[in-house]
Amino acid sequence: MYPHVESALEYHNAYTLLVAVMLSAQTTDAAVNKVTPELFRRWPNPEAMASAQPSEVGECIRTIGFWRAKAAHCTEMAQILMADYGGEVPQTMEELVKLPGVGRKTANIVLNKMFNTVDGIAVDTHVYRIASRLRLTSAATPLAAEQDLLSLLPHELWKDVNEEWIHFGRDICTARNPTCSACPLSDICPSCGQPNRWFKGSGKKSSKR
DNA sequence: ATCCCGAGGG
DNA sequence: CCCTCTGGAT
Repeated sequence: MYPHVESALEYHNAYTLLVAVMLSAQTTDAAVNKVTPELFRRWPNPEAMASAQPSEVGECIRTIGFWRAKAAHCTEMAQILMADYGGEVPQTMEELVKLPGVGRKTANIVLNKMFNTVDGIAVDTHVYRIASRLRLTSAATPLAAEQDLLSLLPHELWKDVNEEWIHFGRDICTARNPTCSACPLSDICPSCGQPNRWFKGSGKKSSKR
């Protein structure tokens, strides 16, 4: 039937959230949650992780995708946190995206959940797909799609877009064979045979301004 | 076979 | 813009 297992990422603080989200790239939360208890037990903070061997970290997370690169990200990130931020997680987009393995999506999640800063939208594969199908964007990159969504959606919705659209994307608007028959937006969705009501005429451009 | 709550590098 | 990194689930 349906994988209605609400497996959210498990974390205890800003650091473990940052690591958990970084590990979750192209990997399910359930898979990440399977390795993080042991990972955080052995290296609970940046100080411990900064002196860990990437090979040891790699063994610990070997069941998740991209484990080799992510293990290197873990240790390098911790070394930067120790060297530049006193072992704390920085609280700005500019600083976060400089950390290895951390892009805008990860940074937006951390800023939003830990630091209550909402000046972006975390655009992952689900958000990107849904925005594209609804023709809210025709952007070719997540960054450009984020700009379109920021200009289209009121600020009070930004913080909920990622979580809510992900559920929608996982349950209904799936990557393949979306369940349009069960979709509450099917009567307004351009990808379900409905006219594009946001950008009339040219159905192919909208990301410019 | 194809996708998963991406990021880095070319 | 493209490709690669990666294993598990479906």
